Amino acid sequence: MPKVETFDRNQVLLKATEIFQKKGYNGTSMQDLVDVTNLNRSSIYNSFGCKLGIFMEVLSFYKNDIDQSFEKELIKTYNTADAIKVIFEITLKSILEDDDKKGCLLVNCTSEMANQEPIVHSFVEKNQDKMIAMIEDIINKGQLQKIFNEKQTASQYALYLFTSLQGLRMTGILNKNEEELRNLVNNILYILY
Amino acid sequence: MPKVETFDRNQVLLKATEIFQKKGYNGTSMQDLVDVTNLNRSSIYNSFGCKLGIFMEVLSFYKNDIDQSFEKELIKTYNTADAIKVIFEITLKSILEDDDKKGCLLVNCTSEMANQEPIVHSFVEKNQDKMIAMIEDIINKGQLQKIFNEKQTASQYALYLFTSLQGLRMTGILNKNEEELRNLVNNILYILY
DNA sequence: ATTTAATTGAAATGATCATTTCAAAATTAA
DNA sequence: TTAATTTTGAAATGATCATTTCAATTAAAT
Repeated sequence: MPKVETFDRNQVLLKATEIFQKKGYNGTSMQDLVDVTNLNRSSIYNSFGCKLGIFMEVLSFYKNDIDQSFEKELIKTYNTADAIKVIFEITLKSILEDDDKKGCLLVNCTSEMANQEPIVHSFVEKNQDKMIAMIEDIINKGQLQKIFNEKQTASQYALYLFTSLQGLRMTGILNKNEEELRNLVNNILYILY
Repeated sequence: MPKVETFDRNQVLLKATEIFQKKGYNGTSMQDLVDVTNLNRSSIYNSFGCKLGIFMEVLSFYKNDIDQSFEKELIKTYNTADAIKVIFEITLKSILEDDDKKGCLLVNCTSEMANQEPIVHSFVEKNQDKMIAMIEDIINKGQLQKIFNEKQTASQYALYLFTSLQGLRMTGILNKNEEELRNLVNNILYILY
């Protein structure tokens, strides 16, 4: 019976994520992927189909990674104010660790490919909707608890915060000044109280 | 004596801008540029040097266009509150007109190339600094006139507003709902009053 | 041990990439 | 008109692109 997949799929996806995040989709060649994954060219095609195939798996992998880190930190939070802060804290940490200015893969591919590849378009659109819905839930709870004001609906605040997160990721590509970025986050959250 | 340049350089740069904005730097080929500019391949190399050469001219062209539309609208404004609103209004208009979800060339190339091409890195960095300085000037005047509060320095508000602009451009790629985006802008500006 | 089917390596495919080359055509000042 | 010089067209360059091919190798199940 068949030989089974020997390589560590997660390890391969991690390496592929790094190179796609660094060079972008169009800037990354199959040769780049062969080099960084230490996988045979045939094995890549065998396991992922085509370049867009491995990219879509990378997108899911990257998104799951973010979801997990959110989940892990959010269950530790005692109130909704902390929950929102944690989301920005994770983003800030990710920015400060991003030494080679790669930026966020989801933001990058939204700007590079959303208008070119329908499958990427629907992926990032769905992902954005989920993210906004998650924030809206938190705001909703916070408003019920009178922690956040009700001048705007939870939905409106969610769009505002999601937009701020994307802005933060863009600004954070070139600006790694922690003090400035922390103050920026405080200013973003000011409207909620 | 020499034959002079016959083609309309601005027209060529406009066409080149459109294709770079739509497909990105790595997604645009010299053949694409030949096709959209109706210029000979040799003429492109003769006039712009190389692909990165024409791209850098496109960046300047695009940036000048934005600067001019800002200048044109800003001289009409009577107070600093309007000045800030005008900046967001121009951005909003640009988003709503962007039917094919190209996004902003400066945002796109920050995410695609700032970490790969030093010359692009320094261009967008300088451009960001100037934009933030311009916003800071407006905030400064507004604070002196007691139109904006002084809970944060003009510099801190400028970074916040610039980040919000970038976030708005990212959100505006997939979300073209004018009502939602207008409310979003109002929320962004809330902190100033 | 033999069968079975996937993995692997390495080479080949043919398209497309950015860039160069160069002779012919075009244009302008003298 | 002639001389000067650039634009133009079209082909060639050689590298790199994504993808395919296929024989050899590998590993599990019988």
